[in-house]
Amino acid sequence: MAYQESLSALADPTRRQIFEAIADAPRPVGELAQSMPVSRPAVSQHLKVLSDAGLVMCRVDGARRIYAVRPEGLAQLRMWLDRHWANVMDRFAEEINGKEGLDD
Amino acid sequence: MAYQESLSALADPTRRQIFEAIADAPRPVGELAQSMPVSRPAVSQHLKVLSDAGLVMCRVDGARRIYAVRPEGLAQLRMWLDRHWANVMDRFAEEINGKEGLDD
DNA sequence: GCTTACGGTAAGTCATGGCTTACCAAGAAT
DNA sequence: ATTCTTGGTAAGCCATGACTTACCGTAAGC
Repeated sequence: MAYQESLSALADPTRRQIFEAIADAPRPVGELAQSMPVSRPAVSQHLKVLSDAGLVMCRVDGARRIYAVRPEGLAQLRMWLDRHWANVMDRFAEEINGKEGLDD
Repeated sequence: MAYQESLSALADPTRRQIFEAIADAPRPVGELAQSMPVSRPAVSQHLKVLSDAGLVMCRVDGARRIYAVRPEGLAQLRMWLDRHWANVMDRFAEEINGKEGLDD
């Protein structure tokens, strides 16, 4: 739900791989596990973490669960990034402009 | 250097706190450590991780080292995010539009 | 009904990494 | 030159978490 959990969730390489596969196209768990170097339960556990972070959601299709990226989750991350991006660019501009003290 | 290291680096709460403080304004190590619930060596170690990820850089000022965010590092992350953002929005649009197969 | 595919959960193992204290190098100050 | 500040590094401890196998529901197929 918060960008913090999203960052933690995306920190793990396997989980990032899963996320990117899902972002490319929604997929069922089994298909994900096949294209991954870890077991299916591991994939399930990763999906739970991604889900708790609000980054993915799943649609039930019979016995299958099709996982897809949740746009709002990504949006949270984007907002966080853009917020700091703005800050950093301000500092950067100050450096270039000689950074005269306008604190007085 | 890659977005992957950036994500791993920003996953840790303390490290994220350090990063955000630096994004707000460049700071020396000591000042960061004071405003943080961990020891100064811990801060140094976190700064090394952030630095290796290309997210921060430091300017030497006498005995001080002033750390600042490296815009290019943030840019890498932004590009990664935007790339997947585009994908996800495409999928989302397909869902809404009824997802007729235009694969033919 | 029974069996097979699909997938989430439990329990246990083991590596990663975040933290601490102790130590050391380099610059500033007197 | 000695002392104090600043901060990076080393060694060691311990919690977190990623992975495995085993198990259990549930839906589909025969």
